[in-house]
Amino acid sequence: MPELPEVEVTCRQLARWTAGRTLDAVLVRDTAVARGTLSTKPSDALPDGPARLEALIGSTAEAPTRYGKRLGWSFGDRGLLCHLGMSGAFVRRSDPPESARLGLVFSGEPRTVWYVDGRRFGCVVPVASADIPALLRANTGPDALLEPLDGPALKARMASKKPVKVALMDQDRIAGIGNIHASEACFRARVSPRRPANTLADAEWEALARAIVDQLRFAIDAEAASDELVYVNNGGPNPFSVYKKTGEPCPVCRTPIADEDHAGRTTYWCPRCQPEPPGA
DNA sequence: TACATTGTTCCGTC
DNA sequence: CGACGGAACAATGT
Repeated sequence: MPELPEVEVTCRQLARWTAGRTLDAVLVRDTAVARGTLSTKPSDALPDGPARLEALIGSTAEAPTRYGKRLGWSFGDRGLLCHLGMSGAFVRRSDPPESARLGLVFSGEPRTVWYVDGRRFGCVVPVASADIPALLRANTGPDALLEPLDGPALKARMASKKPVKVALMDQDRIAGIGNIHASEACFRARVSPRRPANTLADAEWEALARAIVDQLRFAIDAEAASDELVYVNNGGPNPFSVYKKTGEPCPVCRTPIADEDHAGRTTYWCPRCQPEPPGA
């Protein structure tokens, strides 16, 4: 699923593919791709969405920017906010791929970048370019990589009785971490994802602060290596330590990985490397 | 068929 | 009132 690393790699690819090129045409294949806000609901489609997208034609693409899981992309004085939802991606193709929602046709070759999104939770939001920096940051915590927190700051941000893994996914507390990297960061820090956040020791917050940055950088490096972004569920090998590894041996101690539902999401962890504190 | 997936929203409880 | 858990919801491939 697209979390911070996947959005970061998407930004870099779009910059490499399109920065400095002129937008010649816009192919709206799903009229609900443009929404009034970063909404998961196609029913929030802008009635004049296609016209708002066509207004970008003739302008030059800039390199996109990212904050948390959000992407901002300027074309002159207008631009787009974008959230990839759970299945959104940008690909370069001459012909429209399956689930293509939007095609951006540039001058020169290759001409077309497609936004594809099978689930349609993702969208683009037409905005003024000048508003993009503020909109990217609206109603979210600090970006997990651009504004990394040290142990005490993370502890303060995460003050909650919620399981620490659930709090890590709360975009209001820290922006960019989703289900996959929350489990993986807890594993790296050797902290049980089940622990109420307000029971972690200061040393554990330090470890978790480092683990978050390490995990996100690891994922970016791994995914930036491939020319086209491939998510974990798309048939390739699973590159993670615990995510979707239920019953498989822990890469450190060979104990079978456990899973459990937390706030409607599946959490994965190693019961031996990430033990519960005595008496918990 | 039922489920998994992200992020928002709402509702009941304490 | 605020924190929190749970559930619903958007859509669709498996």
